[in-house]
Amino acid sequence: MAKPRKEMIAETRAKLIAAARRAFGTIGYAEASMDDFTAEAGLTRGALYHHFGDKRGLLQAVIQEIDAEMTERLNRVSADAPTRWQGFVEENVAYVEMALEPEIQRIMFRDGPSVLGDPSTWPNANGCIAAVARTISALKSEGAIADIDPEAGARLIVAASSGAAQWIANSEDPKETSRRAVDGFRTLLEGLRAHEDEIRRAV
Amino acid sequence: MAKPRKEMIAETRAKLIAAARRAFGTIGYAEASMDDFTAEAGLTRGALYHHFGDKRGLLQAVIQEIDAEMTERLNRVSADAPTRWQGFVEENVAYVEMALEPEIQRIMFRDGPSVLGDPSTWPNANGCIAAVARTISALKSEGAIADIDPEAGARLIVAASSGAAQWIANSEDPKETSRRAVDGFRTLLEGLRAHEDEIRRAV
DNA sequence: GCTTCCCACATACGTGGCGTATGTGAATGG
DNA sequence: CCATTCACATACGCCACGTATGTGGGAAGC
Repeated sequence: MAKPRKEMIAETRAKLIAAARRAFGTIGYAEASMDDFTAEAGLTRGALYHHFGDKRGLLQAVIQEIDAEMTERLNRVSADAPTRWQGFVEENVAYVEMALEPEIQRIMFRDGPSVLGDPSTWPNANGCIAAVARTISALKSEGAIADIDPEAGARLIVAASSGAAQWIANSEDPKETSRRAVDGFRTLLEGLRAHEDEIRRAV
Repeated sequence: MAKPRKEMIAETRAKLIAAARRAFGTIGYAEASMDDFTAEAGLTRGALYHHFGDKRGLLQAVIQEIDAEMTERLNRVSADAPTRWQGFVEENVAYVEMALEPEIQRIMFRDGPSVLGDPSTWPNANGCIAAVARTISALKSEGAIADIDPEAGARLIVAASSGAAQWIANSEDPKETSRRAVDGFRTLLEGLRAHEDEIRRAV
């Protein structure tokens, strides 16, 4: 006891989110029974409806949590890199690696868009795009990258990353597919890199 | 009468697919009641289970049909272009345009992956990837494009295209977003284009 | 051309999961 | 110490899926 009310509430919210996250990430949103995973958390559907309104609301909360984690990871990767360009590349590689995780793949890339609509419309869950866009913006101001709209570039590259990740994750030979995908990805990014003749080639 | 048996069967199959396609494309797979759209086709769920096994089987059939149409459109676009490079670019623009259609967006990019898993695992439904990969392959043999694995390149670019399309479709100002996305997309593709100093830059 | 079989589809039923309406006990505030 | 609030549980109805079973109308055999 001595547990204050607020703390108890936060605890049950966290328990529900954790249980849902596990269920959504493994068997998927549609197959996850609310009765089952609330019971697993030692609660009932009553708590769920009280805190999140409905099943979709819970998914939103789960997605927000995961997005925050992903954004944090991306920011650290690019911040730790020796140069901005390397940070950019490694940030994207990190994104691919995250997208390889089954839980992220399932929740963020498959069930999420299906249930909540396109990710670009999610509130408080576009941290990853923003992170990459910031990096591109910084690279542009250094003149290290082609002239591209930062958000557009971020969205294109992030989409390509996740596409690559899903290709890898679902291939028969992930090792080999990964090699092909990453090589291709590097080539794609390298094409964006500014070099002296850039001005001459531009039309 | 005089209608042969085979013909009747094909007809009901087509009616079911058409009705399902409309329902899936508008209200979405999860919300579409089998009772409702089979009735709309003048049939019952019995017919559906007989022909497609279950709801997922029907979605597969719908997806196969749509993919075939998309592939056909892509092939025509790239074939009609004056040069291969232009064909490549226009093929991708066409892909973006298709991805802007709500039915395609919903079924192929959102509900499909959620229900059937990642598109790369769909049988007979990767025609679009193959089409783009063929174009890349042809460009490579002409030396018009950077050295990139055709399938990897196709997957990255197609993913970027669909990402762009969904960004556009869900933005507040699709006109302006489209401009930004397409500009960025052209820059990305242009980066893949081979030019004389390519060899010097390569490491 | 009649019978028999077969098969495309309809009908009937059970089950499970979601959402809502309502109940309850414990913590808060005066 | 009492009233209120609020977090959560319980109970109920409904809808949709899947399955098991029925049936009618062509197709095949003679």
